[in-house]
Formats: sequence, C-alpha cells, structure tokens
Amino acid sequence: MTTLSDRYQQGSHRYQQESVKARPTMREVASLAGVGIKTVSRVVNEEPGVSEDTKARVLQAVEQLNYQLDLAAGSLRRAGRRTLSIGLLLPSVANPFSGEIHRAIEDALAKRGIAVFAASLDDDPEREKALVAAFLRRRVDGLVLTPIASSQAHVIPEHSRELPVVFIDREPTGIDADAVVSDNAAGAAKAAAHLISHGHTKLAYLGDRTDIQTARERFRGFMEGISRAGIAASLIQAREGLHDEEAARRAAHELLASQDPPTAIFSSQNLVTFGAMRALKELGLGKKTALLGFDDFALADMMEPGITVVAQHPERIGKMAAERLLARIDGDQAAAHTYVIPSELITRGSGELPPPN
Amino acid sequence: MTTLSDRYQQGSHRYQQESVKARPTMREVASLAGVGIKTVSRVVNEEPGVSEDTKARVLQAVEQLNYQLDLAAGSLRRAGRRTLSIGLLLPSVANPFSGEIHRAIEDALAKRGIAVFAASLDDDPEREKALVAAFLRRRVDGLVLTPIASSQAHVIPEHSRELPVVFIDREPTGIDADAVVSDNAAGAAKAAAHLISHGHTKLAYLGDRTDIQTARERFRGFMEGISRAGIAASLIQAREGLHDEEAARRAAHELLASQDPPTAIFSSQNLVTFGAMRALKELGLGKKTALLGFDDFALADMMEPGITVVAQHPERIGKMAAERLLARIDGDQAAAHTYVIPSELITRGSGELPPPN
DNA sequence: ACCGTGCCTGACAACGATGTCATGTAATAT
DNA sequence: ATATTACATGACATCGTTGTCAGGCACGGT
Repeated sequence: MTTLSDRYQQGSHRYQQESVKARPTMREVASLAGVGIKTVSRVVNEEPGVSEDTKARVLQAVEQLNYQLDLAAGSLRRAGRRTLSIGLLLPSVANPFSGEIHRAIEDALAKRGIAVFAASLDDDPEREKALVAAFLRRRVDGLVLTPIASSQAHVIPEHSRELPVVFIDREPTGIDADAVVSDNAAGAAKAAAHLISHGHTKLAYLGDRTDIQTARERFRGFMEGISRAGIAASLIQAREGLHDEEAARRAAHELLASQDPPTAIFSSQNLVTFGAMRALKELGLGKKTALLGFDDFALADMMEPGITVVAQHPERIGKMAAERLLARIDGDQAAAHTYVIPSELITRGSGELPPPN
Repeated sequence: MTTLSDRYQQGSHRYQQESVKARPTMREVASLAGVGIKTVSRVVNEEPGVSEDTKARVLQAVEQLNYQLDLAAGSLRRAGRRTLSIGLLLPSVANPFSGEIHRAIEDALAKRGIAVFAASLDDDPEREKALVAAFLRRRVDGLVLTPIASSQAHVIPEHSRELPVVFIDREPTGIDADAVVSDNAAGAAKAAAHLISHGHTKLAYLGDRTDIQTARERFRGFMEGISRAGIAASLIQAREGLHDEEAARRAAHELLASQDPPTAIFSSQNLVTFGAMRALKELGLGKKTALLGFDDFALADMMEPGITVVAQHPERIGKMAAERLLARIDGDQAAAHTYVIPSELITRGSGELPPPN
C-alpha cells in the first residue's frame, strides 16, 4: 500500500538514565507553582483570565524548570486541531528559484509561529503523491505545492478537500484551489516582441518538457507574440522537451550550426538559457546572436554581453502564496482564484543585439 | 518572555458541516473491519503478529475509508516519543549553498520517513535561539544547525542535551556535539599556494565578518599558506568584515585603484567573490589581475576568464550530517567528533593569470 | 484427556496538552 | 442583608495513537 515507506525502523536507542532530568511536563510546572494544570496552559498560551499574581508564579516555575510547551500534544485537542505547521512542495529545495519562494513563505508564516516542512518533487508525480500523503499524516494546517501530476484530483484525498492548499508556479488540474503563478504567456510574448523590435525575424524557441504547464504557456505566449507582430510562424524554429542544460546546449548548437541559423534565441527556462549560452560560446556567437531567457539568474549582468531576461518575482510569488494560505486557514471561503504575478523584462545587452544586416 | 512570538492567533475558521466526512480515525477503521483498534495499529505500522486474513480485512477498510495515520498523535505514546521530523537551521533557505546541503539531508532522511522543518537564521544569534526553541516545542527527533551565536551553550537547553544535534559548516562552541565542516584553513592555504605558484607575491585577502568562524579559519589558513611559501606577511593586503557584495566591491575597488595594487586576489566567500569580479570588471582588470574564490558557484566557468575556485562539497556535507544525525538518533553514544570534508581546487583561468612582468 | 507453548487478538491505560464546565470568591446592584 | 454578576480557577474528559498485558485458541507432546 505504501509506495514510499513512511515508517521508522525501530532503533536501538537507549534512554540515558543519568542525572539529566527529563523534559518537564505541564503537570510538573503546575505542581511547582501550586496551581492547576489548566492555569499553566492559560499562562503559556497567553490566554486571558489569569490574575497577574498567579501568572507571575507560573512564569517563575516555567523559567525554573525550563519548561517547553509540547505543540504536538496540544494540537491533538486544540480547536481545529491546528499543528502550526505547513507543508511546502517544491521542484527542489536546491533550486535557487524555489529557494527564494521558500524564503518568502517562511518569512510570512514565521510571524504567526507556523513552521515549514519542505520537500523536493523532482518533477515526479509519484513523489508528489507520496509526499502529500506524508504531510497529511503529519496533519499540516495547509499545503503550498508546485503541481506536477497531470491531475491533482487524486493527490489530495477526498476527505482532505477542506485542507487549505495553494498551488504555485503552475495551475492545478482537476481540483479547485488558489494558485499563484507568473504571467508566463504574457512574459514570453513580451520577449518575442522585444526581439522583433530589434529587427529579428528568424527566431528560435528553446523550451522545456511539454508536460510542464508553464512550458506550454510560454510557448503559446511566444507564438502569439510572433503572430501579433505579423511574422510567419514558419520562420520560427522551435525545439521543445529540453529538460537539462546539456540537451539545451545540443539543440542550440544544432540550430546555430545549420544552413540558415536563427538570429535570435528565446530560451524558456534557466537551464535552457545556460545551455544556449554554452552553445553560443562554443561557436563564438555570444556577441552576434541575440539571446533572451525566461527566468533571471545570478550573475546574468556579469556575462559578456549581459543576458537579457524576462524575470519572474519568486519573492512576490511566495509572499502571495503565504497570504492566501493564511487567509484560507483563517476560514476564507471565497471561490478559488488564480493570482498572476507580472514578469519583468530586464535588458542587459544580449537581447538587444541586432541581426546581421 | 518570548522574543519571537510562537503562538497562533485564534482564527475564525468555521468547520464545514457539509457532506464531507471528517478524516477517519483508527477506531472507525477498526469497527469497519470488525477488529480491535490495536490490530489496526499493528497493520498500518507493519508490526508482525497479524494473520494474513485479518491484515487483508484491515487494509481493505483502510482503503475504503482512505484512512491516514496521525503521526503526531502516535508520537505521543511511541517509544522514545519519536516525531519522525527533524529541524534544519540554515543561513538562509534562499542561499544556493544551503539549498544543496538541504537537499542532501532531505534525501538521506526520506528513506527513513523523516520530514524536515527548515528555517533561515540570517546570521542572527537571536533567531538561532528562537528557532531552536520553536523546533524543540515541536519535539523534533534531531537538529542540524549552522551555529552563529558565540556559544551554543544556552541555545540548547540543559534538559535537551540528549537531543541529537549535528552542526554543519561551522563548529559549535561551548557544547560537545558532532560537526561536519569543510577544510576551511587547508582550502585557503591551497589557494594561497596556488596563486604563489603562478608567480604572485603581492596578494590581497578579502574576507567576511570575523565573528563567523569559517571566515576566521580561512584567513588563518591563507596566512599560513603565505608564510609557508616564505612570503612576508607585510606584502599581504587584507580586508575583512565584508558581508555583502557591495562592501566587497568597494574594498576590491580601493585596493586595485591604489598606488601599489595587488596582482592577485583571494576572496573568502561567494558574495565577496562576486564583488571582486565587479570591481575587476569596472577597472578593466578582469584578464589581468588573478582572482581565486572560496566556494564554487553556477556559471563560474562561463565567465571571461573562468573563475578559479576552492569548491566545497555541500552535498557531501549534507549527506554526512544526515548520517551522523541518524546514527545519534539510533543511539550512537560515541564521543562527539568533527568530520572534515575536503575542498577541491578547480582551475578555470582566473586563478592562473600571471602577474604583470 | 491434560498441559504446555505459540500465536493472534483486543481491553485498557497512558502520552501531554486543551475545551468544557462547575465551583468559589469578590465586587456590585438591589 | 441578599441577589446578581464577573472573574479566577481547576477537575475532568478527551484528542488519536501505542505499549502492556491478559485471554483465547489451536496444536503437539505426554
């Protein structure tokens, strides 16, 4: 039944029977302070209705024993069974774009004392399902996730539909929930228009795997930008399904070394942009063929020439996702909505190179 | 008493009283399967001693109700009170170096079904203390943390000394625990030797804040490398306390624009390297003054010239930290030990530029 | 027949906290 | 003086699970 096992092998951990006293419980604090256990609960949770006097006594006992509330135990009984934790599912925690989103979410939730479980999906639908299940078993108060499976309908089980979920980066399918995404199509269209405005007509499109929704959106937007400018789609050379740097490098290399090479390249994603940069460098075309990438990256301005990009705003995506999630946790019952964070064209040189006359 | 509040404002979340049935409990599964609750527990935890027959019946009920075990509730009673979660404290989850460590740890712990709470410290001792406390309240099974406070003695409360903790990147102070670090001093010495072997004698050292242990180690190692090569320390221009790119840029700019500029620069950290690269570019010295940075980074090989670095191995640090943590969780009582992950010099051009003759 | 010996199984208490509710006490209104 | 109200407090059941332990049953050996 379990695809990824979620148990815990019984270890041989022995208790240390030394002088170290065990973590104190609320009961012990209560008896030290000479009050009832419920009063301690009120004090540590800053609930009203405790006299200053008693409160001081309790806090003193807390201090003395170095008492730490057990949130997990409390959540068992707490209204709404809140655990003060949420699950965050990213393509990979090692991915800098994801990292920025993660950070924005952490900051927004820290104010409310909510901790974040993070996990990496690797664009694998199996993992998506298994990790969502793992977080559900931990009774997280909400989920922020980058969907990958073709439908999220079976990812979130029936009885958990009331669980607040916000999708990021990509819109979900088969389920009705908030989403926060970049304006992928509009951004790509903007890129096309920019290259065209610099005189290019022979454009190349390098795209990611087509099972990724954003990749499809960017392709669609790019082609719309092309057609709006009155350029024949037949002039466009498109290569899709490029999921890593090496594949992108090869594809770019082939295109550029062909009879009739494109004069400008649009790459739909970071790794693809890197691959294209490599190919351009290999062929000595870095300062001749225009390049415009989707996604900003560190040191883009330090390249020769600087790389022009359509930048997304991961920190705004993260912040918005956290806000929506909090609103849902607080009971917002409004209809699901997709929030679009506008992208921004940042010119740095590579996208402004003119075509050879 | 609480510096960073860790409570949860009572929301106005209303329960949906619709047809959606609540999350099922073990008791419900038991009664559907016609068995005792403990038997269900045995089955879902894959404990031995249940007949195939009963097991099948239970699994069928689990399936039918879409039952999900509540790990938090279980951990209340479970031996050793394991929560199957750990806390990870990084400089920032948005930092790519931290991201790679994070990923390695996640992968190593996922096999055991352990989830990771991640949080960012921003090199702030206050946050370190508050976040450790927050994780302690969640009864994590262990902690992996990048220490920042001058002593960790008061960060980990007395009664939690048995809690498995592994420090990464920097060694802890005032507490006896495992640590996994890079060979900072040796790596920096290697860098010094490398630059010297290419004929440089007028070297500059650009370093981070001196309250950061690794920064001090790298400085120490660098100066040792210098003196081992028989070069007078007076020939070295050192600037420390550079914590961001802009400060590093300014410092590098000043040094390079002085009367007697260095012919080679060693930068002790990523952001410092970026600042130095900027200064070199501004002054048109990118292909004249040698540069060698501590820490590898994306696109280092795409620069003109490629940037030579002493690369750390974040994925190995993360893996080792996770392994040590698991060992401690499983009861390993061996004396605390610091594991050193060797760094690696990667030559790409910038570090091999000769001094002007 | 009788008694161990395993193997399955479930009743029950307990984990550490919070929600409910009753109680006690002091302050205010009548 | 008595009734009313407000506040402070703690006893108790309870959240969903796991550890303990005792009981029932079938089997084989005597």
